[in-house]
Amino acid sequence: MILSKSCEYAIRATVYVALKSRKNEKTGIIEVAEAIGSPMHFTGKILQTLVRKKILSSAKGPTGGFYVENGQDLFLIDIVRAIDGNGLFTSCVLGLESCSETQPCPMHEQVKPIRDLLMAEFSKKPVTGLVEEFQQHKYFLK
Amino acid sequence: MILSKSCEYAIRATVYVALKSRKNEKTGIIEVAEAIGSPMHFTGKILQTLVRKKILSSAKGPTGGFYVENGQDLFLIDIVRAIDGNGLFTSCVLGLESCSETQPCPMHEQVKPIRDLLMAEFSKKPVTGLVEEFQQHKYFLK
DNA sequence: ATAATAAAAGATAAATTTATCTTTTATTAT
DNA sequence: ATAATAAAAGATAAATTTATCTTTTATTAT
Repeated sequence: MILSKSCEYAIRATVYVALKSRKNEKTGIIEVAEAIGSPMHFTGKILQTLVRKKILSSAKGPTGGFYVENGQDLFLIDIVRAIDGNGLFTSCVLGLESCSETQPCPMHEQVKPIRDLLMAEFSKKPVTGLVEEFQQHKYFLK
Repeated sequence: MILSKSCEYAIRATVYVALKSRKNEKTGIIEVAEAIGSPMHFTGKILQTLVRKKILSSAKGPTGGFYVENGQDLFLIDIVRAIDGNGLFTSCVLGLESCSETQPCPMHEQVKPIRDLLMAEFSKKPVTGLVEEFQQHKYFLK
């Protein structure tokens, strides 16, 4: 596990909502959960966090649902940060509080560039890219 | 978090036990836990797993304790595998069951080499290296 | 104004990981 | 044989993550 299960759901949910938003459609929790194979209530919680963190937007009421704002420039890293925070990229792989750049643990030098690589890959993956590949049936969301 | 907390403890415990083994000394749970700053009973559990997985050896009784067998060629990856398994290197970063080499998710191609890099770094780090750096006070274990 | 809809929020529960406690088993020294 | 020691094993508890349920709030359509 690199990412938490919540984060995995969040990514897939965002892709699905973004795809629907291209057709100017808002998506409800039930449909999102069904689409990504996750528990409905829990998905609702995650979607709420994404709204709070400005990744997604939402509307209440009979014409409500979740959507991506037009012109929103989202990258995979934004979702990862919104749900899991920065721990993946910053905490010591040996679990040492004292580990830092100035006082590195024995694996710091080897692991840091790998983490930076991972962050770089997440940072350059636009959500629109994930949406397009999904639309072309290159992968599923469950 | 790349590794679980249990795994972080396991690595540090192994380093400490290995250092003591160089002086032909066995180490008890209480001392290990104190040295690595972890809860004693939980540390005992982790050490037991390490024994079961043949990373460490143990002896009961008044002269008992944990130790590393002479000639044991340990690498960081051995500990990681013993405690956390292979999930870190194999499961899909988007959490998709259907993701595989033949049916890759959109991040598969970017993430797989990074994971392989990580596995490679863990695979080439001997525990003896970690022990030596610890002995030279290059880092602490808590 | 009311009813229906859907998100938001709060509460509760289950599963999992981490942590703590107690008893049993094995070994050594006397 | 007995006492002491330390790991091993099993049980229990607490913390955290994942999952489920209920109520409240906000919005639209009638």
